[in-house]
Amino acid sequence: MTEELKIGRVAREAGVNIQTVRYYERRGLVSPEGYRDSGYRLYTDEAVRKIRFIKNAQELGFTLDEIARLLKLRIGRRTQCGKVRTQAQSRLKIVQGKIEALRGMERVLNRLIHTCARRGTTDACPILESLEEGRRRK
Amino acid sequence: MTEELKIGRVAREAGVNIQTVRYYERRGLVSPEGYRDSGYRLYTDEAVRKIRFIKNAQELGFTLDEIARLLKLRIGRRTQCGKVRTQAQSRLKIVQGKIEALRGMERVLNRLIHTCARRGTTDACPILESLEEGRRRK
DNA sequence: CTTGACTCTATACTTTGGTACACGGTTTAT
DNA sequence: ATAAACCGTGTACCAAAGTATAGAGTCAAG
Repeated sequence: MTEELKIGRVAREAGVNIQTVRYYERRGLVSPEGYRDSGYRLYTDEAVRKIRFIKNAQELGFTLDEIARLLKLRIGRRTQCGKVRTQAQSRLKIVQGKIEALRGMERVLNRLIHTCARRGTTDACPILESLEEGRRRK
Repeated sequence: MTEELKIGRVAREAGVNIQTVRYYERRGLVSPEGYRDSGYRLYTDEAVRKIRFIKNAQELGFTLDEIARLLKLRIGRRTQCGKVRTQAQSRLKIVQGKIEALRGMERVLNRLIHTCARRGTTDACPILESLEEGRRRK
C-alpha cells in the first residue's frame, strides 16, 4: 500500500520548500488526502508527482493558473466530455506552438555551434532569427 | 535605409509598454542605437525584433537573465569561439529538454482528446503522466 | 516522559517583471 | 507660435510566486 506522507517528506521528495506546498494548496493545486486529529496534513505520493509536474510545467512557461487547469483536465463519469475536449484542444495548440518556437531556437543554436567550428563570425544577433515566424520579413 | 524610431513607435510595434522598453534597457537587453541632443532614444527595427524575441522566449519559460545570455550569443572577430560554443551547447540542451517535455504533454493531450471521443472516463489525473520521464515509475 | 524534530496558522517580507504617476522638456502639425 | 502628442528622469506601486518568522501545538525515540 502507498504510505501516508507528512508535508515535510512531500516537500523534500518534490524538491520544494514546505511553504510552497502549503501555498499550492491555497492556490488549489495540491490538496492533502486527509488530516490527522492534530491538523497535520497527510499526503500520498500523488502529491509528490503533482508538485514535480508543476515545477516542470513552470519551466515551460505555464503559470500556476494554467497549470491548475491542466491538472483538472480529466474525464469523469459525470463530466461534460465536450468541455474537456475543447479545453484539451486549446491547450494542445499552445503546447504545439511552444514546440515550434523551441525548434526554431534549436535550429539556430545548432547552426551557431557548427558555424563556430568552421569559419569565423556570425552576423549581429543570430538568435533573433528564431521565434520570428509569420511576421513581416524585411 | 532603416529609419530611426523613437521609443513610442518601438513599443507600439513590439506590442509592449514604453516603460517596458526602458526597463529592458536597464536590464541590459535592448539599447538604443543613439540619442538625440534632447536625450530622446533612437532605435532601429532590430530593437523591435529583439523585444518580440524576448516576449516569445518568456512564454517558453526563460527568465530575462537567460534571455540576455541568448541575445549575447554571437561570434565576433575577437570573441573566443570556444566560449560561445560551450554556451550555445548548454542552451541547446535546455531547449531540447523543453521540447521533450512538451512532446510528452502533447502526447497526453492527444490521447485525452481521442479517449474522449470514444468511451468514457480517464484515470485520476492523466496529465501527470507527461513530464515524468526518468523518475521512479511505480 | 522528556527533548528534538516536526507541524500548525498567521503575518510579513522578497524577487522578478513590469506599470503608473509626477513633473518637466521637446517635436510637430496647423 | 502654440497646442497636442512625445519623451526624459525619478519614484512609487503592482501582481505572481514564493520564503521567512513568530508563537504554539504534536510526534517519536531513547
